[in-house]
Amino acid sequence: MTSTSLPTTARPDTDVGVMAAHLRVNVTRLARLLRRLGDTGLSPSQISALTSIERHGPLTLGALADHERVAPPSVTKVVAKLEELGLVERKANAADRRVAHVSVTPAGADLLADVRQRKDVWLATRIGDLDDDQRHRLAAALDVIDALTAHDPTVAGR
Amino acid sequence: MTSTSLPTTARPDTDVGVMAAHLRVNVTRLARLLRRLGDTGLSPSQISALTSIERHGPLTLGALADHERVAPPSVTKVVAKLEELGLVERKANAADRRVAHVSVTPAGADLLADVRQRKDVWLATRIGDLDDDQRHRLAAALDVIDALTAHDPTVAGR
DNA sequence: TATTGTTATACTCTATAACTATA
DNA sequence: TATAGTTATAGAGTATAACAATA
Repeated sequence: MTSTSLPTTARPDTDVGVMAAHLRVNVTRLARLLRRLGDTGLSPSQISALTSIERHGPLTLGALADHERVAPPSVTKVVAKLEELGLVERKANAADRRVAHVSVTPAGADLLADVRQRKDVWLATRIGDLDDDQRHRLAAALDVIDALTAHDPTVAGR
Repeated sequence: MTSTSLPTTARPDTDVGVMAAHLRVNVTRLARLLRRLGDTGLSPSQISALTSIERHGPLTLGALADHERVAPPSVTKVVAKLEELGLVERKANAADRRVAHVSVTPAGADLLADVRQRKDVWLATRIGDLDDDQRHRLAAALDVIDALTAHDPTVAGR
């Protein structure tokens, strides 16, 4: 199921099989480099939870567990740690006192912004090192990479 | 350090800061989707070790520990597990009997090939869903993404 | 009785320290 | 003595099961 078996286009530079393999390798490598730049001292589950809390606003612990696809006891511990670090805060629900809502503190938002900026600075430098032709071709393709991940039926939630 | 502070190009679609943030978001999301497709039942360290062993040929356990940036006892356990699963095999060094070399078995190579093919099929489908213009713009940019990760001075090893 | 979240406990993964066997 | 790898032990992280508080 590679270039020989896909009867779409004869030219190798638009053969979807060849393009897929090429894109997979490049995207995986670039993502790995970016991930390495994102070190914060937080564990993967902690940084992931913090990101979810920021993106999806105040969340109950149960909702956070669903977002993170993780068991309730795990979020209890992760949130306790993030709270201890001052990155998130809990607010009791007045109407139903079983429920707690967590949201990101300014310190938590700063941490996430710092990580993103570090990655963007690195990427901007790499992009700045490209020649004009390369930079224009990259600019012209950014929305296509958008399109590849948009409306994915296999990943409805999250 | 975003679009307003980088005095490179006035047009937003080639502003390196804007491009960097856009690319970061898209690459991260696409990589996450691909990673989710790569589930094998192996732990992250196991799949990573298997990949390193395949790529860098027969490796001593010490060399594998260096590649994986992991402590020696960890590779002992990871390799023992991969060997038990029939995915790698050990070969004693005849000249120095302290040393063991690990390499990928056909079953291990098959497993890695299957994972890659699963990802490539998914990506090829997404690319096939693009219109001709999008597909050509993506094809024209693939080597640029190559260029972004090539010769990275900050990641000399590995 | 049902639901939200916590505590108790166990398992996996990885680390450091101590050890075995070769050189 | 030095090196390659293993075994012993400990610390994170996450899971299931049992529990407490509230509805």
